[in-house]
Amino acid sequence: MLEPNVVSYTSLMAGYINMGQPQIALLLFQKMLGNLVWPNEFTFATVIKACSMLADLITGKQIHTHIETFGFQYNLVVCSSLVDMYGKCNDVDGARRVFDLMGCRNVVSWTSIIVAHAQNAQGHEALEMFREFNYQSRDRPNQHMLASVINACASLGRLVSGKVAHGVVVRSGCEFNDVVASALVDMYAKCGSVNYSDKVFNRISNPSVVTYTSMIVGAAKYGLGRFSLDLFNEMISRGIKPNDVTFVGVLHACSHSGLVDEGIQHLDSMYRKYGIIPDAKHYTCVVDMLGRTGRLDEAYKLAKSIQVDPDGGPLLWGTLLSASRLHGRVDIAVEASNQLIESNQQVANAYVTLSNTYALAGEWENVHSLRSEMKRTGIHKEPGCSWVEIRDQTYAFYAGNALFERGSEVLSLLRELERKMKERGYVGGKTGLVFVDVEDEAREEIVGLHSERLALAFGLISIPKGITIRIMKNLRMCRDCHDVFKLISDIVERDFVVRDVNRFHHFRNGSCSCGNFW
DNA sequence: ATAGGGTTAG
Repeated sequence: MLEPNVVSYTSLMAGYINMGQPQIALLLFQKMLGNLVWPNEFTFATVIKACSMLADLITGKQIHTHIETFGFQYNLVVCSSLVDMYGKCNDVDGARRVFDLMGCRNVVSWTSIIVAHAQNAQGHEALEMFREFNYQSRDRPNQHMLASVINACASLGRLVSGKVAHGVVVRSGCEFNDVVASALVDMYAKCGSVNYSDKVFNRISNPSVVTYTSMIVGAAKYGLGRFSLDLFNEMISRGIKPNDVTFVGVLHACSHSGLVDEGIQHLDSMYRKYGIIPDAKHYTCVVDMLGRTGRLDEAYKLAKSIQVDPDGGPLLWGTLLSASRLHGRVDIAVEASNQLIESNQQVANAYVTLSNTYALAGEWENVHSLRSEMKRTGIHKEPGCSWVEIRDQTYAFYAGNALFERGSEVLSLLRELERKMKERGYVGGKTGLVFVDVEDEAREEIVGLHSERLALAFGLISIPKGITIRIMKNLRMCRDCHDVFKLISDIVERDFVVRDVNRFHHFRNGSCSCGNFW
């Protein structure tokens, strides 16, 4: 074209973006301005998307300035793209500033701000924005928004909110959407209910590689390594190509179920069979796999040989460090913590874990000198904690602290569990957190027992099935809601669902007002 | 010619 106009330039830029080359789109934008062709709202939405793909905040801000000089700062699509760009560049405040100034918002702009919060470790704010959307907007949430909301629930470990979102998914008719299903599978696994993950997964007739990967990772977290590997084989036999994340899941599964030889075989087959070149994250899984079973020298040798970027290094050395602690290998623990301290990342973790390794080896002088050095230099580690969510209450647990409500009951329960697990072949402590010589069935029983008994201790599963039915008969639901209720009941257990439906459904004058789920 | 969603190792 002798004189390409704004449409030709923008089309070409969009083409490069679709082909995954946002950098070239930005060069074209420069060239366009040089040729005195003036951009419009289509152009700006396109170049801002290029910036979000590159997570290039500096260029993004420059173009934001252009947008204001050209007067497009009130355009809905341009603003939505800006909100997304700031979010992808980890500038949540920037995203929020643009969003708050928007005069008009739609589902896309709300989704963008929810994602901006959810992907930057602000799950509570993400859920708050979803609540605000339902309150302010006349629009219904769609599959994009719900997938993001479920993602926020997953990152917070909020099972009840996740189930409510699941209810909205069913009502909105997007429960068989592949992205939504993947988010649900992941959410249930992260919220402690992998059996629900499985139920959701089994309802999807053509799961994608991501859906399979979510389920593989979910099963792996629960020590169901054999199940993860079966899923992987099933996926391959259905002709679905695995990706790099799938192999992280498979290696993770092998690592956490003590399947070292199979793990190594999978690593070898990655490139040979599927053309995926293993990178630092895969080798880190293998370091973990070797380290967990006590093959520390091999793990160390492998760790030293891996080329890592600044993000991967801390994860790699942190992995080796915790394996060293597990097996009391002071020599390697020192090396690994030095690597962490030098990279100036996870320094507090390095100090504490090294100190614990010394303690395990009985080298108390080293323990004390490390601890006093931490005090002197002001290095403080935030203690980790676990929590369960029951109705509207969150109960948090810290190591060594049984001073919470009904703490002594939970402690004696855990002691009994530990005894039973040992009876069945669980080996704790120095030999690593791997189930040894336990049949899959027995393992499932142990895991099942664990969550169920813990829940019982807090009265979580206190509603007998019979009462559930009585409650159902007393409810008056419209046909639509009743159908939805039955659908959800198929997926998750009844006694949980009744409570959720009750809580978020308002029944007035004996009729069902189903407009407000949240 | 334009904006939004899911899986990732310690």
